Amino acid sequence: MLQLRDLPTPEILGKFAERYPDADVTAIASFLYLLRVATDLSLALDTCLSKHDLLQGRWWVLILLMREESMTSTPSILADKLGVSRATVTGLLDGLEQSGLVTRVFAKEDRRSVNIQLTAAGQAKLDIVMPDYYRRLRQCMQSLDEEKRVQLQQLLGLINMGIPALI
Amino acid sequence: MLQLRDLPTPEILGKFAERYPDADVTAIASFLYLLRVATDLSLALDTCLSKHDLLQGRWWVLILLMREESMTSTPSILADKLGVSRATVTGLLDGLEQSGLVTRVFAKEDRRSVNIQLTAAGQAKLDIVMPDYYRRLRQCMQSLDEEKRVQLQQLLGLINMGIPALI
DNA sequence: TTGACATAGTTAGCCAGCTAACTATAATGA
DNA sequence: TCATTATAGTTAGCTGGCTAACTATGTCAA
Repeated sequence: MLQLRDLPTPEILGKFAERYPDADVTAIASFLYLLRVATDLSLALDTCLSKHDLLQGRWWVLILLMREESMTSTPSILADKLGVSRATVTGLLDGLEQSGLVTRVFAKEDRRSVNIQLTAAGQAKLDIVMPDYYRRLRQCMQSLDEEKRVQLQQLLGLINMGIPALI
Repeated sequence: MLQLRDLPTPEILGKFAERYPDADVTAIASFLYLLRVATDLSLALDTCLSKHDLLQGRWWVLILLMREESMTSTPSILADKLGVSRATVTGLLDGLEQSGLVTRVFAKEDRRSVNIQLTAAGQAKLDIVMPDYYRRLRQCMQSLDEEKRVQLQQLLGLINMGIPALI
């Protein structure tokens, strides 16, 4: 994400805008602040999860499994939903299986495939982690009322639509 | 950042809220969407920079040097401003020096220290990259007028203040 | 003034992503 | 039907972060 701690001051932005006339200083400031806050949120989430011996990747796997009626999925589907490579999922599952939170069950219908199942221990882990996470997140966001949350989502939607222009 | 592509639907959030009463569904949705959009922005930035053979870390080093009147800084100061370890800065500088974009100049006043200087080639690189970056960013953010940008910054400020509660 | 501590930078080795290449199995169409 | 192609999962090796340990130099107080 955005590691940069030292965001540009208005003076610095002005100096750069002088040399580079295309600079849109309020666009730059908003963009950088968005990345900054999101990065800090993600780091805070890491800290929260680390108290439960979890990292984001593995935690999301558990959540994706819990979303399923059958508590089951496959590595490829998980990779798609997680937005990581299948190779990465193999590693995540190795760790989770070692901790006893999921099991690999070889599929009968397609012998190439493996079903990944959330174990009772995995569910128990989520039953401890999720209330803690939800409680903290509620507190974190409590200064935004419903109206502000809707506003935020709308603004993010506008930015999201602009992303193709950045690529 | 947030790799997860498959954000929870309202139904899924509802299901989880049933099992975990602490869940605040609009808080969760706003939080995840913020991370999602920021991650996509960061990836788009990577793509933009990669067209100029740059990665975020090295690019920020060049910018931090250009911010200085003297076009010069030190590895420790860069590490602080970048928000990475000094060890990481060593690696970034190795790459930049190899490409001829910065030079290491051993300091006379403190023989432990090294001055990192932006070279003419480094400045020339920025003079190509920055206009492209600024042009794209302006386009990306063009659907937000000044009022919306101020609104966004205020909302982000509120969330930012809540982050300690998440840790 | 010199011994203890602090600071600057680098090196070594770890970790979680990645891509590319591989094995095994399934699906397809000539 | 069987050669080709596609798919599922894993492995190997790369990358850019990290921490911890190291060298060299500077600072400070007894």
